[in-house]
Amino acid sequence: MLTDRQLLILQVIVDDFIRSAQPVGSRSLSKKEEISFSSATIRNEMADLEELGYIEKTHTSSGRVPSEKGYRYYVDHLLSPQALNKQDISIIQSIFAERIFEFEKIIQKSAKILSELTNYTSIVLGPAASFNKLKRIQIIPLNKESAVAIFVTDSGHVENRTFYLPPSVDASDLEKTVNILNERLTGVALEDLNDKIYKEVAMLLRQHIRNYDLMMHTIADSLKMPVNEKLFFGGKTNMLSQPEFHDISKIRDLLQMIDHEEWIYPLIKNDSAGINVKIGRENNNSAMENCSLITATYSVGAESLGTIAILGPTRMEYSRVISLLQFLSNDLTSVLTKLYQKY
Amino acid sequence: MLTDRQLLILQVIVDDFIRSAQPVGSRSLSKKEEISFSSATIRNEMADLEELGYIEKTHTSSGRVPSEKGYRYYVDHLLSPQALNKQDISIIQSIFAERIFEFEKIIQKSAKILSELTNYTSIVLGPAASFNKLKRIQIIPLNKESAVAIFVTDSGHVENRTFYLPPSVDASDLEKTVNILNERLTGVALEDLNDKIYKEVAMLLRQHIRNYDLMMHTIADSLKMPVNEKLFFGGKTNMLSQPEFHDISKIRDLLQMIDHEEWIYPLIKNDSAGINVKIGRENNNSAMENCSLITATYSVGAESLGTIAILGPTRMEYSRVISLLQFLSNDLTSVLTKLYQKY
DNA sequence: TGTTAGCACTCATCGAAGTCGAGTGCTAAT
DNA sequence: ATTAGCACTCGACTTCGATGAGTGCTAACA
Repeated sequence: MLTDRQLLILQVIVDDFIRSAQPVGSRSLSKKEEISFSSATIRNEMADLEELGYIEKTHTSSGRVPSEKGYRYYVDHLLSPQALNKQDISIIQSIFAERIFEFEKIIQKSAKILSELTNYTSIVLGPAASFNKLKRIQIIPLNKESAVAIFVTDSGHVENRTFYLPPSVDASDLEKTVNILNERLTGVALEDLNDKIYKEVAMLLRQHIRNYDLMMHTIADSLKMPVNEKLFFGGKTNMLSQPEFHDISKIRDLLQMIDHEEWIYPLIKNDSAGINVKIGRENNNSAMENCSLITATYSVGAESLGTIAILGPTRMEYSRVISLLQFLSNDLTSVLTKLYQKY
Repeated sequence: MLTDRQLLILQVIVDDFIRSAQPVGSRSLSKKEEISFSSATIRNEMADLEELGYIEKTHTSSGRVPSEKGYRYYVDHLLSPQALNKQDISIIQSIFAERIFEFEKIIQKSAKILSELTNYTSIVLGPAASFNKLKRIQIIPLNKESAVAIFVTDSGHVENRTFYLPPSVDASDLEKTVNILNERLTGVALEDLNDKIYKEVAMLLRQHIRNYDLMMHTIADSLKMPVNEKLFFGGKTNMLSQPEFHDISKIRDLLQMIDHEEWIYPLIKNDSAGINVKIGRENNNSAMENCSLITATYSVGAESLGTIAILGPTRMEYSRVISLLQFLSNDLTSVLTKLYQKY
């Protein structure tokens, strides 16, 4: 495999390029403290590294730039885990300074602060509400034709759906229905509601309500709409300041992708727990060619709840970003766990 | 004032520049059908128009470009009201094709379609919920320390607030409170709730509930957070395709502004009813220097409810955009009026 | 045998100089 | 009042050479 000296050179090249965004030449490398051999030697080593695919030239006589493979190796083996400085830590902790009612607020603030600390774009996937347990259902008729159903979970999350009332249903039917639903469904996870309604509640409704099936379908239907995890962004325009995005068409592709939430989900979801780094084309997305995405999950107990992510150029400060995400996701997890534990 | 010939020339210049984004020269003008005099004559007239401030040169020997004053005059006096084509009309009407429960859906779809039809950025200010009437309040305790208050309006809009319970309050207190609130506040506009609570409900609560004041403040406080009208956007990245925004720094300013909702409100609010056109610096915003903003209000009956707007370059297809907004706002108004009339 | 100095070569970047063409303003003739 | 004609301007584009940071290769060296 690679010799120690090659590793050293690779590391310094990546570090330098991350800092300067300029191709790194042998002469400037040889002047670095860490490096004690001549530029000619470095040139030889660099030729080898290039042949192995870790670095590239932008043109025949240019300095070297890390390739995706180079970044990959750097992230996997050469990253010097960098301690966060105290200021960063206190800024992150300020997220939790206020008394907290709603995750959304925390999540939103997290996204904002992450993007400000890094100058990259942050993406935060809000906590999945789907396994929250139902606390209470209310149905409030608006007029003869429609009513709004309100679902409150044990975590204080509120979902509501407006639906048309079947013509035959009257107020007392509604009341009975609500009672039955509350009796049977309290404590059930949102994602299981639909199932449970058909399996357990249908029978009961049949006994008490005329036209129970219409009613039931209506309610069950209104629950089918996914309780989608919300996405929050911070620093959407930060990428505009990155030198690799001087090209308008690249910017456009990227911003277009950011503005389509449905395209973001597949990027940041279904990663394994913990920190994940996807570099350039590893994201399987043409708009992300020059971008890396670092994700971290946060959780309650063992259950992974959501994701925080940083989107930056491949030339990203991996070490710092990873530390930040690590730290924030830990904090999120512990705060949320404390919060959930109450219920 | 301006002679007919000058008006003609101004109009053709603006039309041509809107189409081509290129400065318009005397020679190319003289070749137009509408124009029957020579390029030299046009040059003389253009010199006059320039002196009067309606057109500008980009450099000494360039063609002419409309100034803000020129656009203003064009919009105020020269605009040929353009009939919408049938396709546009049917696309707009597709917004209302589905059965409608929630304004938000309509509004969102409106924003999307407006931006697609125009290739500019659309901004839609959702209907103000503040004058909706309260239909029902529910308070649902989550645990010993906190509860969530739910406010349902006659239009089916649901607001919820989580709050800490004063320690001395128990379940029966809550129930009584809710009853009193519902009795007294049903039918009151959201914006009047806070007032009404202190003026009318306080007394009643005092009679029935221990520590009524703590409870009351808590609830009233939770209502103080503004029931903010939501903003919806369409085509945020469309401006990236406009040739006047080849400059990254301009783009950044603009996109940054679009991403700060709080900066958008002052731009599109407190305009008089109907169509409003703000050109360039009329928007009082440095990021909008090369942009125009066209807004239209939609309403229920006489009450103006919200705003739809198109943000484009000053070189915008004023005629078409105005027609589109006019048409859509009319449709929105009539659909919403029908909807509201029910209650 | 690994390291290094030296050298020829490559290529992006920059500025100067030149050409082209679309445009203008002005003047004089119609 | 209109227009043809002409000198002039200036941005856009091209060419050219100089500069300098970088490379690869070779030969000398420890």
